[in-house]
Amino acid sequence: MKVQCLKGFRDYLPEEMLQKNRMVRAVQQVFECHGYPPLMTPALEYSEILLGKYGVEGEMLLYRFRDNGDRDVALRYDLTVPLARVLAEHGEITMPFRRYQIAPVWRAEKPARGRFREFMQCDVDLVGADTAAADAEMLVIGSAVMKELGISGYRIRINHRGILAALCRLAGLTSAGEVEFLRLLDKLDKIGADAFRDQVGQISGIDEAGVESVLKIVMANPGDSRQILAGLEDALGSDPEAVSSIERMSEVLDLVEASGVSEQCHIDPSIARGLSYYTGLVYETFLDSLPGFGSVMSGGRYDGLVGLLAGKDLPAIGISLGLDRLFSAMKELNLLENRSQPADVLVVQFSQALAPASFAAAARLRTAGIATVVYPRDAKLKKQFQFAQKAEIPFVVVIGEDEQSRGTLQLREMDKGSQQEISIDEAIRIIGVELPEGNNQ
RNA sequence: GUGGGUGUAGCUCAGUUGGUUAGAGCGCCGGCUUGUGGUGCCGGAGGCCGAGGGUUCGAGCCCCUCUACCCACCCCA
Repeated sequence: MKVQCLKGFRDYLPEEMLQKNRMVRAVQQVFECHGYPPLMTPALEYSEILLGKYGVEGEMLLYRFRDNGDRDVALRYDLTVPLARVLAEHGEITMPFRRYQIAPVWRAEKPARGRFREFMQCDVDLVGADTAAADAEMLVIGSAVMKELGISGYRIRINHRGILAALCRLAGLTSAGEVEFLRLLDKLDKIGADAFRDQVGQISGIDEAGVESVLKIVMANPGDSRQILAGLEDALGSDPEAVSSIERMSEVLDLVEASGVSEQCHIDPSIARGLSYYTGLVYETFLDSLPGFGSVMSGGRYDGLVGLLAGKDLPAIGISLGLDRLFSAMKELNLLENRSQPADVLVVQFSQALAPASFAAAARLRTAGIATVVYPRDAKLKKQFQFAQKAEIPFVVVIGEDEQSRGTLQLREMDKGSQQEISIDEAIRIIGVELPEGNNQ
């Protein structure tokens, strides 16, 4: 037997888990700060719930099997379709409905850098409002999450399905070649205009003059979202769907600007999205320093999805942060705080006879809310101090015979190298003052 | 899934045209005496050389298969 973790899956060792938990807490805090309560759904769904929602490529990536009761089940592929199922199943839910969910999803893809078969998604969705306010709220939350995570070098690229549909029409396409056309459009900045012309030219029914018009629109890069919208208006002004999409994006920009987060939000008509359920605004987020990592946070409006399960449509929009991918990116960029364990204080065990004194002190410290570990053996003090140093525990408490008889303890601050003999109450006070905000795990 | 690359100690890697008991740095453990970390010095443990098969008197090194990882394509979070 070869002992190894399943391909595409990964272990998070304690130090990494500490870092990942910090990210989860930050995301959760931002979501709740925007008025979103949590939702939890099972990892498994009936296959028929998930089938027909992700397009043919997505469907092939489902982990699907028969359970012990011979039910046809699948691991959830995202958090959006399970949300739609909940909405369809629970008629008592009132609109507008907000929820967030931070949970793993599974896709049987070929693993690569920043891409796993099991990964944590952080989703917020707002159901029941097809408005610019709802659209903008997603971008506001997305920006807030990135800020809270300490990431500044990124851009959210925003488009609208209506623009994409209009571009397809401009290129002479009906529904037939659309998927292929949009895929190439999405790759345009990677492959370049010539390769685009070349490959798009193979789609049957394509209009070459139309393709040039599309290129002109998409390649025009004024750098400013308002100017891009103006350009789209000029070029697609005769297409009613495009006009209303442009108007919507313009309203969204108003609100994003009013929220003070327009810096990283950019209209980009070349952004397409793979999942087939999107109907309106769509967006993807790329890190400036790691563009090859792919999108770390994306989503869009999906006004038709709930209807597939509920029988009647409900407008909805959401955004999803790929936490594991972002974790990998931040690790590569050295943006994660390194701390191998959560204790702020090590209480040494001076001798076996003095272990009760150490335990008593530790109990007092913990009652005061200070994360504390006691060294598990009466090893040499040198060894115990080395442990504290390696584990980056900022304080060490020593209680030997002398301290015990005087009712005091030695409090050593590791990075300063300073030490003082004081009472436990004084120690609690000092540790409370010295510890940086949020250091407690 | 397709193409290319790489698997040698916990980690990063050396290892000469195939030739005896496979190396380094870092890390780990112990020591440099008795109540205190970071540096230094000394010592130690730890490898079926990714797995299986083949060629050869002889394979870490050559060939085949498998597997894992990395890069590109593809797609995405």
